[in-house]
Amino acid sequence: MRKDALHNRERLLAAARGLFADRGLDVPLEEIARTAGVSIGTLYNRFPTRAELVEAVFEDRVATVARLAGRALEADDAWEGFTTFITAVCELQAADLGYNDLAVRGAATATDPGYASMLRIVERARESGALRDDVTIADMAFVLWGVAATVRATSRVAPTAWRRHLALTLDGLRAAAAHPLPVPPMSVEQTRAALDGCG
Amino acid sequence: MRKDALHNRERLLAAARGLFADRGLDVPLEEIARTAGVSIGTLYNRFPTRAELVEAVFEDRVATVARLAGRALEADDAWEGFTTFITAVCELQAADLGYNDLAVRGAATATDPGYASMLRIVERARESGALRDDVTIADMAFVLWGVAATVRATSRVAPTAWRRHLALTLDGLRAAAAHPLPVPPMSVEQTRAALDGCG
DNA sequence: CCTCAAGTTGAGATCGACCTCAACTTAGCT
DNA sequence: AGCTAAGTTGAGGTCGATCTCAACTTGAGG
Repeated sequence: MRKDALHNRERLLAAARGLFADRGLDVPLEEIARTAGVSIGTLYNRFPTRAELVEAVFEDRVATVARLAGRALEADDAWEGFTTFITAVCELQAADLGYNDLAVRGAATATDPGYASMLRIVERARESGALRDDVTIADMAFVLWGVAATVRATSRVAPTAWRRHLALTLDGLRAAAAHPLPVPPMSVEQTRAALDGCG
Repeated sequence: MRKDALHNRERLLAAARGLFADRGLDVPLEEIARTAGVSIGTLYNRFPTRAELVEAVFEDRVATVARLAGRALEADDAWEGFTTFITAVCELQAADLGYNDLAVRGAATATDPGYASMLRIVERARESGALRDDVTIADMAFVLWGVAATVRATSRVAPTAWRRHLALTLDGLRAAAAHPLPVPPMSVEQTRAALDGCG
């Protein structure tokens, strides 16, 4: 790859990162190219589809989430590990509307590598007795979808309101709060289908 | 209004009702006209803007919600009144993707007439001691946004999953579950801005 | 300095949705 | 039956976004 091509690639990624963060994943490609100071043709050269651009922009988040998950498992208190992990993921969502879109729409790909560690975080919190024992990892999708929706609705107007939503939600996940649930958890297939079904 | 005009109006409303319910508020107007067996020009005659069509389609929901609210206030148990009201509103959301969109995007208009009764339902549940005393009516938006997001993600794949999400959320609203919240509730202006900000 | 593969460019084709309006049709009155 | 205001029609203009490609420019090896 020629050095000017690499340079343009970086400029495009930087522009996309910024615009995605501010306005979500639906920013016009023309605008990304313009912001990067590059023609639309070049954008298509580097990233033939929007999905490839999105993937390149958010590549690093996978590692970030893995690191957060690692930290959560090291926490002394299982419940604290659980909540700080969920909170951290929500912080990522709140700081970047693009990541928020991604978490809602194409979460299957985005969360796949973190799935195993997330499972362990949930198991550990449940075994500690702090997390209610009738929830499964599939229920975490509710938390993320819910907070993501609040972030989208409030980010311009009450940028920390989602923390309140999250706190209320987490209180509902404590073992002490448990009341019988009306329907069984989603199956793995259902969760997967829901996650990439709405992209 | 001439009788054929009225007839076409009904056909358009019926078509819109069906398509909105299945696919949300963004269905192309052309498709609604086609489904109604009427030309696009006629649709624009009857409903100059999409918003007017949407309003006409969902006009009845206002009364429905008011009726549900009335029933909630008559319930012997304040907590039960509260939960059955919220559940009923979520059922409306789950049964109709268009109403779901409306609840998320233009909720300001949609919920305005029900606001007063909703306030009373919340107050009553709080005073009864069942609803935690650090939540306000503004927090109800979190519940509705959250469940709406789950409905959208799962409606095709796990159509009752939202009931589980709602149950978990309601458990977090019980007085017994209360743990300190990190940020104050949204102000009335913030809530209003958030509600019609994302339309 | 020359060459050419690699890379860039941007005008324009394409697409789907929105919206208009002049020509046509018809309900309903007398 | 005839008139007219009310209503319908759909081809076509507009708009914003996606995507292509033939002509041009440039980095880098010889």
